[in-house]
Amino acid sequence: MQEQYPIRKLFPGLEEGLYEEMMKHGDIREIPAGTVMLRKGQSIRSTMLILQGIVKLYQEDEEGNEFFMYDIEPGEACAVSMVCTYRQENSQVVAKALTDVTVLTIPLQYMDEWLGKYKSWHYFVIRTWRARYEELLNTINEIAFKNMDERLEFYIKGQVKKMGRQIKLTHQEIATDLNSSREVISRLMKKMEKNGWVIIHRNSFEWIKP
Amino acid sequence: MQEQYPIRKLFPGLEEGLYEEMMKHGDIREIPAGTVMLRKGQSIRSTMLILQGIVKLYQEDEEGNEFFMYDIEPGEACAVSMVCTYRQENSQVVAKALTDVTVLTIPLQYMDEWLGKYKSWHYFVIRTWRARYEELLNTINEIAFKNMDERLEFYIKGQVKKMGRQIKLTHQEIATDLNSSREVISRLMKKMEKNGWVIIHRNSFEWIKP
DNA sequence: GTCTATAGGTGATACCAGTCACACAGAAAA
DNA sequence: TTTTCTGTGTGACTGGTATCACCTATAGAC
Repeated sequence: MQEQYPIRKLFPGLEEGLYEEMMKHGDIREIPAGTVMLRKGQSIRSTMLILQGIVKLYQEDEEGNEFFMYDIEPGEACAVSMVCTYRQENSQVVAKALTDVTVLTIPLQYMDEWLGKYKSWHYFVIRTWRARYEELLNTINEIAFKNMDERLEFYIKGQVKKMGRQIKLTHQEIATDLNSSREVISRLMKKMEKNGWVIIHRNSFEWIKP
Repeated sequence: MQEQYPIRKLFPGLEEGLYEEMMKHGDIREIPAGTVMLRKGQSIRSTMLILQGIVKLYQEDEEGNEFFMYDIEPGEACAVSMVCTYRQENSQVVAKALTDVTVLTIPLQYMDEWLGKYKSWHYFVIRTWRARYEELLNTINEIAFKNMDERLEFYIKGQVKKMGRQIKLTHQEIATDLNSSREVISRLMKKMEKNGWVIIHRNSFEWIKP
């Protein structure tokens, strides 16, 4: 691996030997925006660390409805791809490249070998699982206890945090992520605009509310 | 620790030295039914492995509404209690002893030490996180895509799997777990009874449908 | 500038689920 | 037995959100 990505900054706190192994054995892959990186039920033979771009994880049901779970960003890893025991998956998780994405792919054998050699790797793996678990916990909180308007606000705030206040999403895209319908999102957005929380443009909007 | 619990059978596949350390350093605790074992926001200083009984995990929102996540059974561990990095928790998770429970408590220092010494311990920890992650995934699937009748059926089937076909739960308790209301559950149960899926008694019911 | 495709707006309606009110039933206590 | 308590059954109503129908606005192509 060429030293072109700042993996020490992206994944801080790992052991020096581990960085070297990552660079030696890791495989850099460029993935164009829109690619489905992980299909539901697919068995995984490697671990992916994100170097660049954003990967979106969502669930899909039998009828093709989607439900947004969370995004993975540079410096994070795909928990779902960190398999340690083989199991026939029936989890309906799909990972899709939201932008052009660069990943560092770690073959399963090293993933395993490093567990014995590098304590920091171990912590990294657990930290990843834990972080994802907590994201799901939050998600459950939202859909179990909150109404659509609160969920929409939560969703937009999440986007703002990652993409800035200028969000390029259509109402239809948001509706898909929240497993709602365009009309509902349109109405709620309009209401938010009336409250001065947001300015709506075509294809995008700007979040004002702090 | 006295050799009175079959930890080798409950937690199979671990290293012999690890079993010995678990018995040496682990602390057995008996917890009466109904005890709240883990309150939301509580910081955790030990890991709990379940030896006996059932622990229920649920979320709680600001207004005191509950939402059932999953049960932990003998041979499993409480993922939430497996902290490795200290972080101020705001996860609203509550763990409650559903029956009288016996746990093996592992002080955090060993939890950490064993990671370096025993590969099987490492796998156990990751397996635990992964399993819980998947339970949450299923839960999201249910609430995101399904109606109350389907969710109720899913819930009951989960109970049947753990407790057998004779379920001792009131409609109110089910409603609380699903964050619904008693009347709704009563109506749906009645419909299921008409379909011959279930026989309703007072305080309990019997699940017929396979 | 006009056309066309796509995004967004809005009323009408339907439906599921939550809430209120109250009746009833069975078990336990008096 | 009678009372009381708790669990269940059910009609009426309400509110949130999904769906349908159709309209308007805007960007980009022609």
